Amino acid sequence: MEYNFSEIEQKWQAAWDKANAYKVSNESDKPHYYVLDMFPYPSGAGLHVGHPLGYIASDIYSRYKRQKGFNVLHPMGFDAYGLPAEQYAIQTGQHPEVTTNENIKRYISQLRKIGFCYDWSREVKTCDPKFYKWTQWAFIQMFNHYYDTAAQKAKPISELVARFEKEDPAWATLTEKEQQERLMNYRIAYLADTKVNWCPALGTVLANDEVSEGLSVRGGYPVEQRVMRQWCLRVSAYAPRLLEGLDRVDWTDSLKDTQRNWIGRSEGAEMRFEIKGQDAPITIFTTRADTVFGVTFMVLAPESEYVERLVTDGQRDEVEQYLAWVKRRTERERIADRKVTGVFSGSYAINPLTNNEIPIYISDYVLAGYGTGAIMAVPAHDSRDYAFAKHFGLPIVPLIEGADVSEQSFDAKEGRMMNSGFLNGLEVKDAIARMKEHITNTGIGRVTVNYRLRDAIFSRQRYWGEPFPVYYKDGMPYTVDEKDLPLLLPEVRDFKPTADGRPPLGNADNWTYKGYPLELCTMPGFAGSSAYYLRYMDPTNDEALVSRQANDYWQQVDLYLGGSEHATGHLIYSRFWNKFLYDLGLVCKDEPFRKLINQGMIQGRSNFVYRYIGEGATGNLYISYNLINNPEYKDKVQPIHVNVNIVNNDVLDITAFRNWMPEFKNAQFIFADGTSSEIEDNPYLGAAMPKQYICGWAVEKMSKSMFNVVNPDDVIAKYGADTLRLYEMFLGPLEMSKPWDTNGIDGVHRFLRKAWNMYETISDDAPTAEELKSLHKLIKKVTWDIENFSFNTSIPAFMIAQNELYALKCNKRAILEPFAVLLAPYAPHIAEEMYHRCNTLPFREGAGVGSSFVIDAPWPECNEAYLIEDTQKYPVQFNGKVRFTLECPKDTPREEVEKFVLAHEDTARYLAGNTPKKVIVVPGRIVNIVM
RNA sequence: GCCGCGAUGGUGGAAUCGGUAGACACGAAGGACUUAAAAUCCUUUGGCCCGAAACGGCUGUGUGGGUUCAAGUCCCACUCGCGGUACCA
Repeated sequence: MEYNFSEIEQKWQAAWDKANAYKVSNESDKPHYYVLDMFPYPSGAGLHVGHPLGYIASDIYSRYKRQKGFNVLHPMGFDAYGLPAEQYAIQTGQHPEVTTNENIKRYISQLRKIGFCYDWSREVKTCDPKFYKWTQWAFIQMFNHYYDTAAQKAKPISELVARFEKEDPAWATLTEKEQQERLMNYRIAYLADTKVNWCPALGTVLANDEVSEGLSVRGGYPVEQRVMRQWCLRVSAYAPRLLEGLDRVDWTDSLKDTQRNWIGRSEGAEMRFEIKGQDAPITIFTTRADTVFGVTFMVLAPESEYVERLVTDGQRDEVEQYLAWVKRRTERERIADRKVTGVFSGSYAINPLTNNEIPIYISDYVLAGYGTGAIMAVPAHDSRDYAFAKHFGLPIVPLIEGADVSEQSFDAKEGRMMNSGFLNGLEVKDAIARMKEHITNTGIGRVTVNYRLRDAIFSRQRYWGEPFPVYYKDGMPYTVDEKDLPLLLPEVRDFKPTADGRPPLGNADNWTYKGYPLELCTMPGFAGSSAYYLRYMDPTNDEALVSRQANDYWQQVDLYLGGSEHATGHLIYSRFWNKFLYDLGLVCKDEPFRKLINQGMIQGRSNFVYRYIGEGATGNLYISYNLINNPEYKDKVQPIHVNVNIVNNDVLDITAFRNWMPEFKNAQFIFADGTSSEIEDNPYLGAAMPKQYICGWAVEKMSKSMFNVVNPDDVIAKYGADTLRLYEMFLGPLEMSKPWDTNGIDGVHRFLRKAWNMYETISDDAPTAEELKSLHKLIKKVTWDIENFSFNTSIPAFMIAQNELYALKCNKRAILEPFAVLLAPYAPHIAEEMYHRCNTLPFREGAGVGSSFVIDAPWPECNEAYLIEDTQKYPVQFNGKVRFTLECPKDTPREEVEKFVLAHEDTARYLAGNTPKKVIVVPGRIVNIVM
């Protein structure tokens, strides 16, 4: 019986569709479970084999949960706004919506072929007005709320207005514009002049997580700092809760650590330093209050508000020159070139403890956005201050006994204090506490907590995004009435910025509301992805983002799968967004994702041919990989990427290679055997037998330019979706990054084919103990694997069980039916067909095990585990005194065990001194002692 | 620099609670079937040594120490690789 995978897969995919097997209802008596994949951005290149890794894992888990009797929500959608579609639009004039929809169509067809159990009736896409209505709606709520830090909760801005009216007599005297300006300092979505990452090549600002090493994450273009008036979200207000919430979610420690670092809580103190000759002090933030006695100068960020006040006339020219130079530098230059720069302001501060006059400098190593934008410098115990002090010849006062600061600073927070007045002799930790007490009591400062996390910049000067529901009157923003949502993205004549440099929406006709101009920026990519998981719960609701009823049923995402690259972007923003909605009483859980797993990235595995470039090279000769280190070729070959799709198990298809590109048309080879003749005479037939050219390989990023992109459609055409699914899991642990290496796929395919052959004729005979043992081992293993997301180790377990059953020639329904049920989450199509072959019941479309929706075949329980734990107890005497009970495999001869114990005197003596509860023995070695 | 993760045969990887390291698969070698090839099946496959035989010995999980009757697994120090982050005071 032939394993015709494409016939089987098409048959069942059609049957599941027809039966609506994966449609999920919000009304069910079953327990609920919500499994979510991070939805993809539909790029023009389509899916490659790396994308479905996480989807397959979540699909296995979803199917398993269904079989276990859960009502499982497992949806899919598209993060449809994004830069590539817009860049493409600028180049071609093609509307991004058109390309996006084409790409989505292609993605869906690719995903369907893999046999996922998504409820497609719940599909969302972020560029759909029915969807972005709720993105705009949430923005309006953020505009109309402020964060009450005392209550640690978002509250309506009207409450703040009422408080101002009541408590501040000046409020009533303000004009409306002045009132609005004041409220802007409190709104959760607010407009502000902020230093932003401006990317000239993309013509837009970017959030901190969209920039890496001074380059844009998308495209890798240089980014510079600019001050612009932008929409921002007050994410920083939620920093304490974002941090605290991490203790209540089931995420990996590494991801939690990444978020904790990004949020960057640090406990310290704010201190005031008086300025010589001025009334007002300046405030700094420090985590090392213990080092105040070593403060020998102070430094301001170039953008600090203090700069203007502290620059003396004598220094003004020099300072202005420096500020202009800092402003010109790009972010990239600043990172690349870390030399010490700075300028003296002319003013002096007074060290509050030593009463020394200390100079105040301005330098770009101090950041305006963190703390107060000003620092006290302790060169002896901070490497940055140290470098600065050395450069400008400033005094360095060591404060910790034994610290040698002649060559470098001593940054560690350990040791005993000296040169520090009342702190002398204290350990650093105690000194910090003591000094905090001191500054609080004397009023020099106060204990505070600082966060690194900054507000999210929410404006993008682009076309392809959600329009802000905002119009401007008298220069102040007002939100569009909720009844007028969604505010549709307008058509534009040109996707590029306007001639006078305004964002692309400036090209739209009548972009006004009630006669007032509308906002020209659009929202960033993370806007639409911040609450999409809620929309799946209730995707067609026109009255609300999600009804409270639907939210109460599904609660939150139970299992979220996606890449760790979203740790400091999407996963922060959506937690913030969710907490905001929670404050408004719209959702019942303040954390959106209960358990989160990061699947690793699938890297490419590139193949190379080696062009001979030594003496007499024609440029047409290629050396087999196994020969390139031979003396005659060593260092005389040049590796060239070759399309992995014309290489099989590292053996090049030379005909395909010659046809691949014109430059290889006349390629000649030195084959693995060291000769150049392409055929070997066949002694039997005299027929042509092609010889082997071996390619080299390397692990690289999967990309077009490396010719190492493998398309899942091709794999499915060759091996079927079930093989693809199994193989992706077989490749290695889910969380680990690994290269896509097709070399092992035959083994997995062979397993399915062999398994398939067991189902040719089904017998009703009672299973033997041996057969049951195989099955029970498998049940135990696969259950453990799925519940622990250890999918890769299930495939070998299936192979072992299958080999055992194959050897026993087992064709019994009692074994093969549960086997199919176990296999169904991994390989649903073949399992469905296997299951129906076992089943004598009348065939019902879509009602089987692969659909795992109508539970005809519940997950098998393993009640006869004794068949696996096949052990026996032996009483053993040692020296006639100490008596043990040893547990060992049933077939271990008694003499063997006793001989063993006596032969291991150390162990025996150990056992004599400790009385173990249980000792498990195998011939030759003790394997387990339970105390 | 800091934080996190990892290192096991020719390759991908297994060993789930400290208990027979190398499961399973690929590749390779040999064999059966075949006019031949493909497909399929069987055998061998970490290294070294002894041997007529082995259910024989030694060695072995990046390096060096340690804890333990027992360490791939725990502890300390280090090397290399990967990911994140970076003047965060």
